[in-house]
Amino acid sequence: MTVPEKPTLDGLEARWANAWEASGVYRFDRTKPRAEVYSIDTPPPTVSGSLHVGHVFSYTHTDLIARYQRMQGREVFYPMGFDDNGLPTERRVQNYYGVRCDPSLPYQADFVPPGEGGSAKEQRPISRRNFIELCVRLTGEDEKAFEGLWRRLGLSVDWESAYTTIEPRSRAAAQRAFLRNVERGEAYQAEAPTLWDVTFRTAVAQAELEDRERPGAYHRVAFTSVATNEPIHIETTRPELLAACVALVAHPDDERYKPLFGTTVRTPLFGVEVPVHAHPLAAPDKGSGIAMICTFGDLTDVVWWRDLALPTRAIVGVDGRLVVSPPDGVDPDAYARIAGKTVFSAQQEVVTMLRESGALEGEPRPITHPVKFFEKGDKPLEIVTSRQWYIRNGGRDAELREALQERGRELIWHPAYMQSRYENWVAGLTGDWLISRQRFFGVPIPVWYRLGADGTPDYSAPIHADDASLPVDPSTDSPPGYQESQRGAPGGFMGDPDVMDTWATSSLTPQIAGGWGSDDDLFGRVFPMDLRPQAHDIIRTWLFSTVVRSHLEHGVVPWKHAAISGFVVDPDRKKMSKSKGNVIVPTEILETYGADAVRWRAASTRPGTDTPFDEAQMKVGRRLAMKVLNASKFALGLGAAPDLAAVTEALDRALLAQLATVIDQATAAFDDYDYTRALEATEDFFWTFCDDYIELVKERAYGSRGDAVAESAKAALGTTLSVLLRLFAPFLPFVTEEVWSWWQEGSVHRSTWPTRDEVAVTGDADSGLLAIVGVALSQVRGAKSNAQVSMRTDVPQATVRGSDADLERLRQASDDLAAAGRIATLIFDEADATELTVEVSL
RNA sequence: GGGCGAUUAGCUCAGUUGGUCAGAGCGCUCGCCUCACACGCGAGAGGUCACUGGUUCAAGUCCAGUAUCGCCCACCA
Repeated sequence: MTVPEKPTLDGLEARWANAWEASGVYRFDRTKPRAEVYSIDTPPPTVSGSLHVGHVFSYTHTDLIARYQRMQGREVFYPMGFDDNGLPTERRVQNYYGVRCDPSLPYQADFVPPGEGGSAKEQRPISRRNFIELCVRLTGEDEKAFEGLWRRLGLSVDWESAYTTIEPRSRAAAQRAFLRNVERGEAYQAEAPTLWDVTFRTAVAQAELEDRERPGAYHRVAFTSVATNEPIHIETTRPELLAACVALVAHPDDERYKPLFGTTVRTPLFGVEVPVHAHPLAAPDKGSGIAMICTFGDLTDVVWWRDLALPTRAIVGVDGRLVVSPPDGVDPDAYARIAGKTVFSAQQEVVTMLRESGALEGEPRPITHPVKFFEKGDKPLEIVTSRQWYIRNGGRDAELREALQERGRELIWHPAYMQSRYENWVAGLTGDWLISRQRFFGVPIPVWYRLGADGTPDYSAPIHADDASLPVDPSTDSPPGYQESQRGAPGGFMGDPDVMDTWATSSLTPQIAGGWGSDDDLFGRVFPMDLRPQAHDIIRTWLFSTVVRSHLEHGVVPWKHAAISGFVVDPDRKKMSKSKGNVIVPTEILETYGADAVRWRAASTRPGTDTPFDEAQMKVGRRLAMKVLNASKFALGLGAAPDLAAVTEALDRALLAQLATVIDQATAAFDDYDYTRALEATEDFFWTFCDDYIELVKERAYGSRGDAVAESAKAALGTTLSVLLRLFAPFLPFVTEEVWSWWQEGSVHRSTWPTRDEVAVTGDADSGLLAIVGVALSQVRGAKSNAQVSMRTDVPQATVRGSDADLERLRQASDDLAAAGRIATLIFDEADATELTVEVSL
């Protein structure tokens, strides 16, 4: 046994992180059968810059469970992934290196990016391959930094199982799953109105939307009845779409407009004759009660357009500008004034034109209204018609929807109420999952299209990649049965130019990490997984999409448990975000307080609950870690050594009886994924152990009253220390490992989780005794505190009063109490008093 | 508008089936260099448990309603 003279927290992280890596203590043993495995579908963090304290907290929560399960004897499959494909990386690469992707350019082997570190003002166009190389380079650097932070934090992941979502096996898994979806009819392509981000020039999915409050204005515009020449006023916030108007619509019961249903009106400025329809979605109390339907101003327009079978008169292009030539029937001279303009400029021009023509009634009334944005975008979404791939998710199919709801019910949610988020989301789906993206750094859609003799592609029968060839890139690989020379040639082929949404890959993390299709032996040992840990904001995206893929591919729910973490919010309870500038970076915090302290703080946050960041709390965690170090050193210095048979004294037996309860509580709490409660139970006991028990028995342990009673104290100290270190091990992996190494073999993290049998002394034990003695001791301390004297001041005499029952119990520890209080004469007053008091003469 | 959650000491939060449940930590005050720890120890002060009704012998604890806050979703002419 080697106990340091002056134990310190400094340097523990580096030392033990290295030792764990060297010994492979967290390495997954893949020979274990499924029943002995506990598998975790770790969230792969998005690699786009840096992590914040919220990440640190939620990943700690997962690690707590992993460590507990490992100590319970389960072989823990705990991989780490990095989500590096997708838009965040592209955007970061564009800014970091000052480039942008232009797929029409050729590859430059010796390309050197114009800038590094985000200083470049202009973005230089480069080929897709060059662009992807830069993406891989930058994410590779970020991933190293992430791994360093995770090691520093003490995550017990098996780094040999690490994966990224852009690496070949991830691409292969994503393409394989996709092709199998296509073959079963679960994925399909369709030409349809699609939410479109004009900055990124890509389609986006329902799950990626968010509303933002934006200023706008109601414009009251006069249409003209074709039959009567009477004006009909509509109100619109998007007058620039007037040329795209295909109908007017009012509620079927709206008396004001009933006479108009079935008639036609003429649009101002552009002179198009459009019908007036009735539809229940039209709200009589909004605007003038009659609305213009454009292709397309918002999602309601899409519903009307579809339900009423209206023609299409699209004018907004993929670049967010109005298309050059007007749709059929639109007055070309009027349209010429807005052709090619941005939506913003077009609106100004149309308002001017309306004013000139007198069709604008009154002035625009400014309002603020919610507008749909791509969550990563900066401009409002437009709706553009395009050909896209979809995966069925129940949004258009009640039966599938119900099946997916049922999968959600099979999951055990922690906390349970989070299930309603899932239920709500699935119930509110309005369409299938759009997975194609018109981007570059992602998993390519693994299909090609035959070109006809005239060079036009045949989308009806895509050529699928062979399973054995995956992953493929249709933009550079040629399809089975074709030569590369036939690319783009009449009678040849073209590759699908799109990549998949990042969630189309992320939704397969259990399959990717588990080796589906590439390592079926492993997959059989880890899937379905035991745990999906994640934050509550991505239930609608990541959790749901993963359930969809698993349901479609395997017919099962992909995990048994879902443990949902809350956020770390700023002190004003605002969500942390880069744009608000309130992000707390974890590196400094870890540096200042140490990983165990930060983990302690994370563990103090109950599952699912948001918590405000409070740096002062970190000190408390650090103090706990220090206390573990010092108390252990002291206990071991007293000669602590586990030996149940030697525990004879009532107070010592009481300690172990109380400890048995703590073990039960901590175990039950962990089994229920409530790590906070497990920590509380352990910590409460630990402080009592330090402040009261050790103080009470140290004189005795020194041998002041003979060997027999000293041995009892040392045995109780040893047993308790061993149990406490293991109860704390998931929370404070560094300090507990350090102390464990002083006097035990092996790693505490592969030791067994304590059981009440370990502390079960034979015969009676009074689990409440320590608390009673603690009250008495506190009275003695109070007297000294009142007198403003040192705690080691000698007390000539003290008199204890209380109920007969309490006194009877206290007598069993009277020598320890007298020793701890430095009381020369301890008198028990036999008068049966109700309250336990100690009268101290100083 | 729908759903979920929250409202207990200055702050952050426990109070699991109604009866020592009015608690903890931080902060604050006062004291103590006690031979493990001054990165410490001890002792204190602090609350009409959001509000209004109701059930009950008994309600932070159950029921109904109100208010405020947060999150998710819907609407968004």
